[in-house]
Amino acid sequence: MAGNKIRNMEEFASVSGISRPTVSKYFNDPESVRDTTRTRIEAALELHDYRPNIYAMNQNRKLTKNVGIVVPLLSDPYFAEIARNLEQRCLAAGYRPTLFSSHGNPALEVEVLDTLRSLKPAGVLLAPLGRASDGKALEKFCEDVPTLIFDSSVDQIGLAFVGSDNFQFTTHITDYLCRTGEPPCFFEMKTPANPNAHRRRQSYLRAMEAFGHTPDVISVEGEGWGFEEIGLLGGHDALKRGRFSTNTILCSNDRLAIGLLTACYEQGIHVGRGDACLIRVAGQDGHPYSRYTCPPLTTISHNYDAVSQTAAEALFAAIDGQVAAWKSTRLEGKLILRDSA
Amino acid sequence: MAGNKIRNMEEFASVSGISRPTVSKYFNDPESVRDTTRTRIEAALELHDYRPNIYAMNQNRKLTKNVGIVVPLLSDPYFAEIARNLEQRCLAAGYRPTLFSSHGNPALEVEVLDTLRSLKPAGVLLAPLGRASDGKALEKFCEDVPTLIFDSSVDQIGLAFVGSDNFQFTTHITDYLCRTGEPPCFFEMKTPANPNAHRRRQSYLRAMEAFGHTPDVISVEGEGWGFEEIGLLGGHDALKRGRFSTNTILCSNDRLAIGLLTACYEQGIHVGRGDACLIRVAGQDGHPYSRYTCPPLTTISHNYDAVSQTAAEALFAAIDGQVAAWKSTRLEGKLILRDSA
DNA sequence: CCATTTAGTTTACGCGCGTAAATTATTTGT
DNA sequence: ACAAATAATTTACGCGCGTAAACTAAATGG
Repeated sequence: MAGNKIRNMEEFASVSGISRPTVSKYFNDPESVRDTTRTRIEAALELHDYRPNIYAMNQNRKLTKNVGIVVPLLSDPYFAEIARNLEQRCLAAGYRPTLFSSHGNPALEVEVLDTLRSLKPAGVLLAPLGRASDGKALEKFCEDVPTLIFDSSVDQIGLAFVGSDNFQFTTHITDYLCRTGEPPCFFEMKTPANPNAHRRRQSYLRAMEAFGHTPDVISVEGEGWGFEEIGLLGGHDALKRGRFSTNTILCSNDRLAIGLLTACYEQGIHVGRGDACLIRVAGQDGHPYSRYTCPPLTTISHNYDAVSQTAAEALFAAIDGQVAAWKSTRLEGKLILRDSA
Repeated sequence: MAGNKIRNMEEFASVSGISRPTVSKYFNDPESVRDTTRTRIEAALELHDYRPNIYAMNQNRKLTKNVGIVVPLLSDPYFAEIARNLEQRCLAAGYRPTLFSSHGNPALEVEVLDTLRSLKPAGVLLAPLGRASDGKALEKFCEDVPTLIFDSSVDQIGLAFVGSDNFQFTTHITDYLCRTGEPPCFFEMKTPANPNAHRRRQSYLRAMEAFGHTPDVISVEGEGWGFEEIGLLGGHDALKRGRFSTNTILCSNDRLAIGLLTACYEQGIHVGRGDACLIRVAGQDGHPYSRYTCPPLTTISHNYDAVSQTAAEALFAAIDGQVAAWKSTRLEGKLILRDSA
């Protein structure tokens, strides 16, 4: 940490009394050198505050220590949270994570992948936009770069897929709603950006049939990733037209539910389980803000920790050369009971 | 775009019929070569799909085209939004933005700056954690790297500061609240993470005096960046104890207000301007979710676009060598009237 | 203790590009 | 059309490190 300016690895090697190739080996993987050597290097590191030039480092390495993390929309707290989680795991495992957002834009997603390619990453954790994604581009990218797909799956590309079990999500919460009141209607976007939405609708239909109820799907208009706004406008419209056949509404995701709750509020419709309440509303995702809606939102939550841990570990294993057949891991969600349903 | 694999700039130069140094010049700044040359290079680019190796590129350049964007907490939609905005502006200006979050942790903030230093960025757009930041480390960083501070200012470090005018924010909304009902109490964190909070309290006190009212500040306990939770718990406590001396509450920021609204809901206290409402609640920031609270939150919003534009342009000007004395730009906020107050 | 394994050292080369200097070609202005 | 200005080319070097090969030193094991 003291001032002596070290200009390159050569100089640092000489002041630490170790040869440059060995020092290089140390920075590549500290565990790959003998204990005594490592100690000496780290002692010198304390004294001289040297960091290898990452550009020179990565230039000749076939594989860098970089890991790309790509999410569809960083301003969605759900993705922000999972990205944060993944970032920490990469750091803990000795990788250099870099965060990218597709900003809900398929063209930007392709650009991000292009940028990523030129970073020669050891691996990539990619949550695709979904239906809007350029499938060909994704597939080609996965061929070139070890990529683990998470959150929403697109064919059988990449090393593996890790996400939540949307069938279990919707079945479970539909079951809960049926047991505790009227069977739910299903509130969703007509043209959802995310493929998970389709699974959830399917699962709702299946569950309702299994429970002997008539399903009722309300699909509202709206493009893009402004889910709250779509839920708000669509909710207003559906409420005014009396399109909900029961007093219970299961939303395809929490952000739609947040918008719907606002619509209910603005129409003076009390939401919740109490006697004075006209309808019940539930969401899906366990969105960070779901605790703070009015009423607080009953939802089924992703297991953030487990998803990110499984995803990160699978990627790291693949980087370490452990070959494994493509597989899809879908983790169960946990029901979070609050006042809205 | 066609398949021909180009391995390096040498090869690309030969297929495009231009010398390598000139091609290098083109990639450094396309405008720096003659029109006819640029056309020929770009034609070859269409055919051969070559991208310079960024590691080799940045190794010898004194100044890269990298720009670092650092925010305290990416999972806060406010920062996510402004980061997104800045990112786009960097791309548009031909820079390569990289996003970093301090995750609300001063130690991580220092680590981020260290990482950033090794990226040799042309400039950095930094929103510091604030009071929790390691001031010395920030100052030292600003000496080494052209850094523009935004959102919350820390001394007179860096090239300049760009943010919102917190005095105007609080004065303006306090004025509005006084004119339209009872004067507001001020709801805040006792130990806020953000220095803006202090300015806002000061400004509230000053405004209340100016308007001839007695100020009433309610400072709630709570550490860290979980503002909604702090607002929720602190709100419950304050409501139960009857600590609000008027029926109007101005929150130090929107996230606290979101928590407070939930507390009000859970205690059956109707919020809003209507006759059946007991209290009014207002926030500050123009948080992306403030539209969707119940009731929708009256707030005073940052001018996201203007802040990010001013910040980005100031940084780019400095990178281009335009020297300017340190200055602080504080932009006015816009009152957004909704149902909560 | 010596043979064997393991780790470190020396030496040497190359990655892909930035960049500078000297030279040659092209564009300007009058 | 010709000189002056501008742009492109040629040539050459170096950045800081990865990495491979051949060698030497140190740890291990019986």
